[in-house]
Amino acid sequence: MEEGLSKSYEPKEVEKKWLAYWESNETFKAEPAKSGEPYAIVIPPPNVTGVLHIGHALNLTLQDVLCRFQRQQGKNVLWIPGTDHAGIATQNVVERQLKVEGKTRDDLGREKFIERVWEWREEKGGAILEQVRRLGASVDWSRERFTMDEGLTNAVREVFVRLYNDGLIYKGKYIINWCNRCHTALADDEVEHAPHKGNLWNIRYNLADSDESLVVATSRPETLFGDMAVAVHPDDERYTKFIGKKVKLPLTDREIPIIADSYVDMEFGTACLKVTPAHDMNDWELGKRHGLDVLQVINDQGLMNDECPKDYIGLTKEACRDKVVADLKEQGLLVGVEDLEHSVGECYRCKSVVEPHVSIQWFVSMKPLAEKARKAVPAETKIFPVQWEKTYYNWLDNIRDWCISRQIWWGHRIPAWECTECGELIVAVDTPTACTKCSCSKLVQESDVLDTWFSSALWPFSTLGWPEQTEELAKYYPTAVLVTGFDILFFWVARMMMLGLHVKEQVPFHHVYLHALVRDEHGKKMSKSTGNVIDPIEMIDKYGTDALRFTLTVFAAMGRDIKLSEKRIEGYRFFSNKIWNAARFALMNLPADLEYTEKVGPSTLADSWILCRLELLKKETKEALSQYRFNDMAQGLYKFIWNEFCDWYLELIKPVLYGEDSKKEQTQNILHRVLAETMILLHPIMPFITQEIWSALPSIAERDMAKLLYPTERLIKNNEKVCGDMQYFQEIVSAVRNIRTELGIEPARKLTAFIRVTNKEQEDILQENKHLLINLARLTEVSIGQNIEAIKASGSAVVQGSQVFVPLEGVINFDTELARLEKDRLKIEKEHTMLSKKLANAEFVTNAPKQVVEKEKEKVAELDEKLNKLGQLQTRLLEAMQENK
RNA sequence: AGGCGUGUAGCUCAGGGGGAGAGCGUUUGCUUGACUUGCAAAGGGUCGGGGGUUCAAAUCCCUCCACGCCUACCA
Repeated sequence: MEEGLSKSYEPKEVEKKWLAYWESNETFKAEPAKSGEPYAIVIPPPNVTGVLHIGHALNLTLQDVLCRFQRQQGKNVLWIPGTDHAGIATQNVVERQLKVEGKTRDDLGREKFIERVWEWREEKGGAILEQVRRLGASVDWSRERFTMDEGLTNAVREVFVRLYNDGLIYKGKYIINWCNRCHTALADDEVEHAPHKGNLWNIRYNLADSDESLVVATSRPETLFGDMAVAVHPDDERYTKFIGKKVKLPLTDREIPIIADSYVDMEFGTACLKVTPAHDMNDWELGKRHGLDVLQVINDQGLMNDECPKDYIGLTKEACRDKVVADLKEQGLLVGVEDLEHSVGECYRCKSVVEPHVSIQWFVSMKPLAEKARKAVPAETKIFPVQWEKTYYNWLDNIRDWCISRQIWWGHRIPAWECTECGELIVAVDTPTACTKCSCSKLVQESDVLDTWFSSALWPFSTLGWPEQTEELAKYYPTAVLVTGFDILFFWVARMMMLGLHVKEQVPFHHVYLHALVRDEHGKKMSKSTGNVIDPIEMIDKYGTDALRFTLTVFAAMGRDIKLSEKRIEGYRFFSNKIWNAARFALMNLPADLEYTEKVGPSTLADSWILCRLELLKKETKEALSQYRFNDMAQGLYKFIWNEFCDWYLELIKPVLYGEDSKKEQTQNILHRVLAETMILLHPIMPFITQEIWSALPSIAERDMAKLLYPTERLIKNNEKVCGDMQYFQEIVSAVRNIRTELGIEPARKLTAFIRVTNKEQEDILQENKHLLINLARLTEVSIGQNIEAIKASGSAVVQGSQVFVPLEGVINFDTELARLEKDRLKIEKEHTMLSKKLANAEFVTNAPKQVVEKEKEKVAELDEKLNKLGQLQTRLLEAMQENK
């Protein structure tokens, strides 16, 4: 660093260096035995198969901002990293690999296949963690977990057995969503609905004992063979006479009853509904209500089974549909066909059409668990932003039992065994050796595995060592906050709440922060197929991690999606560079042997002012983060650094730093303080650049920024006066700059200014900072006083009552200047009229709070004065024009 | 169909009962001893339409229009 910082910020080497530093020093290793209020976050475990996408980047950045900030607050922070085994997704990856070798999983057999998945996971799985690392996530790598590691597997078994013994897990025949391709059951929320174009066929069902008939409308004629009834609405007068009679099922000899149920929509189709309990969710419910049998006609491969007439057996459901339609037509039973656009369930993994399917599955009874989870919000767990509470309640209130078994191989195998001798079902944590009932050893384990979300639901306590009573568990559970996308509020968050409350009898986290989805710049969801993904690693390579992190943070406003484009990230790279150069400037002007001390106070208005602003920034940053207002935090820092520290403060102190004034040492001290503390405030969002700058600062005791505490708050004397004075000064500078550019005065031209101030205070401010005014407004000389004579041929302005004159004898364009003043005057006049009207309104004066009325009065007086003075300036200008003619 | 949400400058958005804001973009000017990834200045908005509450509405309420998401889905 001795040779100074490079001219522009080069993130690559800096990031590499500090990542290595933090890792080798184990900076982020949590120590449960140490003091400090616990603050724990568990990472939403990304899939082992995954690559980091921009949504992860947002998710991780926000968590990291919180963790780094909370360490600064003196909390004992633990952030646990890990990955999810992602049942179907991972199995698919390995199956695809096998396919290349011309094999299927059945060729290998279950055991070998699972070995193969583990091999894959050791080799290639978890590459995402390396990407998490590059994002700068301050996780405790020594505590990395995987949802299938030994400890978590124990936890899964333990919870399963407990729930079973509590009567909350049962095995049952049920209609579930079945994916023919993945060969597994899917939970309701693993099914995505998409609009499909189809047909609505009207089919005539003849009555068994008369010549009358009913016309039934269906979009799935192939399920006809499974029909167990025809339903009509009880109030539908067209059909009441048929209720209780029977119809002959077309293409078969079977007779089925006509039943009445108010589920039937009298407006839709023919208002006659064929009821197929085995192949439709609603029909299943309907069938249960009316005691209908369940007849499956499609098997789990999507083929027609032997319950169908023999011509149809073995056909695919699609081929069967065609044949049924053709045969009905031939028999004259097809009344009509209409186009129908309806939504059809698709597998969220492979997008194939989901088939409702009856089978034996394992379920968790949700009602008792949901009740507790509902009550805990918001009393014990608060959701941010609060509007998601409603969605959460709504889901819990309408919850259905959770189908947790999956017919795949990769996952936690259900800890249940059946005795082939006596049929006894044994559910146990440890693999049983003998039947508990008949003592034989012929036990066969349940072949299904658990839904991936089952293990995820235990994540907050299983990662802390449960069921062992670890000190981590004692210290960090319940965790502080869960940060995740709202899209998995049901999949994951609600289930963690339920299981946490049931198993640990405590909520898993005190806060839930649901962040937005990252979309592309047009608001579209990013997806590989659309080709609009922004790859975070590519962005890191191009612009640096800090720029990416800052962008994500500044856009993370509550309750709105983020529309992101590369241009924005590039824009915040400019911010990195600005910070870098500000620091570079500071370091060039701070002696390497500077003895920094807290005791040095401000010596100039600029010093006092920047300290005031810094105090405000500290307060606002803390306040923003306590409410998860990440964007406010980031924006506050941006404005302070760019618009206050760089644009004004650094410019204001240049003369002091370049000179040999007695104030120089004081100012250097203040500069050091402001820069150092600003870096600490920014560090949670931009850890790398701040750390690099920090380590270059003179007189620094602790090199590792991540170990620093938040700067203490200081009381600044007269802070309102200081800010007011500074604002006055800034407005004067701006007024002169404005005159120069608006009148098109060439930059080389030397200008002087005369300022007629209204009082001693204004005079003092300007006198004390006269040389700064000359510098910033690019003047050669300025005269300040309460009795300054007006100068006619000049550009002029009114600032808080002070009149500014910039003499422009010979170069002034009177018309331009006159127009400029007029524009200003009109604006003020408009405001003045509005305010006067308001004050003339008696109701306003009596009803509005006193302070408001007072404020308005003051304002109108100010405007009055300004109007007056602007008028004077115009008059003088007109006089000068006359004289010049 | 129900629920939630959004509509503010050309774009992306913040704000939210009493003076319309930011960033980017645009225009103009600038080798001002950190930064052209920069500096200075400017232009730009009946805060979606209508109605109501209020002394006062971009902000609260109602309604309409447009858009988005979620949940449930009609055979």
